[in-house]
Amino acid sequence: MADNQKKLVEQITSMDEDFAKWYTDIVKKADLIDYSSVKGCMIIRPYGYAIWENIQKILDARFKETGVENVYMPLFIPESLLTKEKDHVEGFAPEVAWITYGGSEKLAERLCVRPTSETLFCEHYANIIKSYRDLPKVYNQWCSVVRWEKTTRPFLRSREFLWQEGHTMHRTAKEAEERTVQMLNLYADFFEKDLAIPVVKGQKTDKEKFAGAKATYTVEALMHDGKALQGGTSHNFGDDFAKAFGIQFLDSDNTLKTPHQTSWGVSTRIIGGIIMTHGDDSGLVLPPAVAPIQVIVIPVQQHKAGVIEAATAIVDTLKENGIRVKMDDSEQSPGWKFSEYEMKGVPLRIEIGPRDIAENKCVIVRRDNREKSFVSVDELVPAVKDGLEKLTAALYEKALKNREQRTYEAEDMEQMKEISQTKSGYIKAMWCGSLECEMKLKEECDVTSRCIPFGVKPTGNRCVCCGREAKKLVYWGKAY
RNA sequence: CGGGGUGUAGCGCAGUUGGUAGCGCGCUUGGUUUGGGACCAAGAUGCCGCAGGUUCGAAUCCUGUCACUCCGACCA
Repeated sequence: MADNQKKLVEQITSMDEDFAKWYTDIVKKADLIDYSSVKGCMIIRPYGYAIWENIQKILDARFKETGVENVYMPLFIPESLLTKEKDHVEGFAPEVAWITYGGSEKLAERLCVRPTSETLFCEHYANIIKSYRDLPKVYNQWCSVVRWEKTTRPFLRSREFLWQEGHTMHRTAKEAEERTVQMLNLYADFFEKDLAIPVVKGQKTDKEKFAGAKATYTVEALMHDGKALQGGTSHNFGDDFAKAFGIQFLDSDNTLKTPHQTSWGVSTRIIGGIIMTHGDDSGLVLPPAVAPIQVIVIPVQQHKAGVIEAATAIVDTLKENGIRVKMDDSEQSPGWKFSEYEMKGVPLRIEIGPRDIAENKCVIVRRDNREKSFVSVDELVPAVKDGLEKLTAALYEKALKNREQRTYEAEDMEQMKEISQTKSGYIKAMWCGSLECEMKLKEECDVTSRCIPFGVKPTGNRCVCCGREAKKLVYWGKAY
């Protein structure tokens, strides 16, 4: 036992000792990724990709319920197109990758590899939107984008990453705003119900908002170590892009009008969020909704008569009931398998051996707390479904508790400095709305504004920084 | 982009004053095992990150370069 414990400890770094190291250990040891020979680009391995596929499946279905249609836009954007909207190009220019040669011939105009596709969608929309009857357009694409980041980390910041980007055009400003909020709420619901990650919904300050957007809404999650992660964003562009790209439609009153635009997206970064929210010192812990394997069945003393048959029967029963289940009847020892699937974050484990078979039972073990329950094979399906639900709820509660314990309040700069230096988490503080104060907080307290939360009551009426009148409450913190 | 660390077998590492590479785990084969990372025996695996240079001789010294990683700066 002592030796086993030792080996377990050697497997990965303790998360409270070195969270960054723990994280990189997990992504490798749980077989999520491998590094490639190009800096900042990662190979997403089958187990990691399967998580993304599940995320896609759930989100895509939810999108389509709201009228979203999927499309595919080109990978390349001509420079002249990228530079049409001033704020946008200024925001992205420093991190775009350029194509300058086609074969051995130098291109007349260089092409950038899309860092995001607003400009491509706009060009296309200009061609297909003529009448109010062509609106709204609610398109989305699943693709990869490239941003030439200097510092990279698996899932959290890579040079190429997978995401979805929705781009919509609306007849009125009101309708665009409604869509922006609708998608924000959709993301929030997905995070909380499916990923078991509590989020703060709110608006980004001007400094933090998307390049070219009028307003950026965000769902913010707090990681185990108290650093914030932006989970998903929904932007209202107003009609600035539409004007820059000359998109106009003839309205029912026979006047030419400019449509209003939104965009919204989540990326493979949320896999990083899942790891850092739910993981522990034994490895990954996956929320059942996106876990590639929800139940791992481990036969014990599998060479003995009837064991494999009993395990196979369990697998078949669960499969018939829509559970993603796998049996591991490899030659490894049971103990090895226990550790392996804990590392991979499989929510439930079922052990079945001669002792259980004699009593028509099996053992169900929960990944999060290792709680064992002995269940009659006849009650297996409800027990597994119940176990998965309870685990999801427990993950959510644990993450929420972490966030609550790590949410602080500051009234003045002294408190702000004290908290930011000694704690890690959200700091609630009032803000006057000036860029100067935002910059000063960054400079002196090393915190940035995460969001102006919706539905959270003000903690005072004076700016934490300058002391002037303040109406906005801001969550401040350090972000990934 | 600045500062630190690391590149040697699939993984983790050792390699002394320069003399042509080793350990543990894993892998293969056979056998015994199996309820928390089993054991015995026999094997296989190396462009010492890459490119130059110094030298009779380089994993080792020098220069450059690439990648990973951490801390900043920048950035969704």
